[in-house]
Amino acid sequence: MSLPHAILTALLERPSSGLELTRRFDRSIGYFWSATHQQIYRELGKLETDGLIRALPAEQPTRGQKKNYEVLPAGRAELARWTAASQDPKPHRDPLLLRLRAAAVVGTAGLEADLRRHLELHERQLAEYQEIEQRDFPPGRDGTEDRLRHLVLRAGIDLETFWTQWLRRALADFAELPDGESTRPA
Amino acid sequence: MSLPHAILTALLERPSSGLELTRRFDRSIGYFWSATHQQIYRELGKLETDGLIRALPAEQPTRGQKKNYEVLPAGRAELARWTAASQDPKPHRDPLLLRLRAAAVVGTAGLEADLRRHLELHERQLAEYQEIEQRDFPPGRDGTEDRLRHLVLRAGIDLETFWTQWLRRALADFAELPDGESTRPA
DNA sequence: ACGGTTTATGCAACTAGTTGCACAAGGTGA
DNA sequence: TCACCTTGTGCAACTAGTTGCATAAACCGT
Repeated sequence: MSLPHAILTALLERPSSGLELTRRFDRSIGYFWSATHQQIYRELGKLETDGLIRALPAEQPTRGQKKNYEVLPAGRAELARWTAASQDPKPHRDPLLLRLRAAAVVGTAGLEADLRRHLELHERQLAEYQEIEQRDFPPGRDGTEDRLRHLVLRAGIDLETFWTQWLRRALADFAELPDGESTRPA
Repeated sequence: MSLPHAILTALLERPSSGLELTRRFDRSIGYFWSATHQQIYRELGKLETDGLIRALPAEQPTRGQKKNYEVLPAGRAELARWTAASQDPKPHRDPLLLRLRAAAVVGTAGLEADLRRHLELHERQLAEYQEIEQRDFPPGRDGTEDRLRHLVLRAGIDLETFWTQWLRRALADFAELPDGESTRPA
């Protein structure tokens, strides 16, 4: 149940409208907590009725009904509570690893191309993170907030590094396999 | 939509009853695709009505109604199709990274203890994987199935290695932070 | 001034996964 | 032998997230 807290965090960083939030979830926040605009609008509604956020009065009252939300004290308190509360790590679910395991019994046909595609996607993501690191975290700055945000970015970088390396190893292994068809033909 | 395929894979490796499957999902398969017994029973029912698996006739007809399932040709075909089909990687969702980002605005109070706990959990998991590697994948063996399964295990090992290292770095960073309370008091 | 695109907000239905409980059979100890 | 525990199976309700559509205003070219 993290979506409301992701939204509270985003709104504390900067009050935003639903659409702005959606955009921010496509970038920075979405790197470790993705959400669609429908989820966001629904959750904004809930958070508002729960009294954790409120819509800022618009400057132009009627023109395009964009609403900017800000976090209320109760919302900040709830976020602090949630952040400090102990949480168990959820078990992973990775379809790609599952497919590899399935390939061990039904054959590897077709899988290699997709591994290659995933490798490309992860390489692109890694490059993007590294750009952000160079742009936003030049050596020297070390406020507490920067430190924490940099730490989160490092997790992203290291994870993508893991995936690119693992996928390269997998592809190298595939190349040595006796044959791309089926290990146990039906 | 991977649960049915996880079950098909497991049943191809060895025909099992619902409870046996549940146990296997707690160990090897569950390392990258977890499922509860309720999910498994429900899915077994679906797979049977869809004609992808069937219950093996029991030796003792009435005694305790345990049912062993095996995969039918249609099931194997479906699994092969799914394994070969291209799939986009799903966006991650990681509450721990989210909490770190939240901590950048509401303060790090309470988080450190949970980071330590997570570190311990990941260390334990890593040790477990390494044991399995030593036990099941001694140097030398290299059938196709072994190679693929070893690859999957390596992913688990490398991921846990990443987490332990990252968490250690995070804790080291926390130790240097000006103060554990709040970076921006409300 | 009209038709098409973009921006912004939102509902409803669906899918996947989780939680909580129910029930029956068989074994175990007092 | 009866209360209790464990094993095995399963339903129902709930929560979280996704997909597909609906609506309306603003902007933009012709």
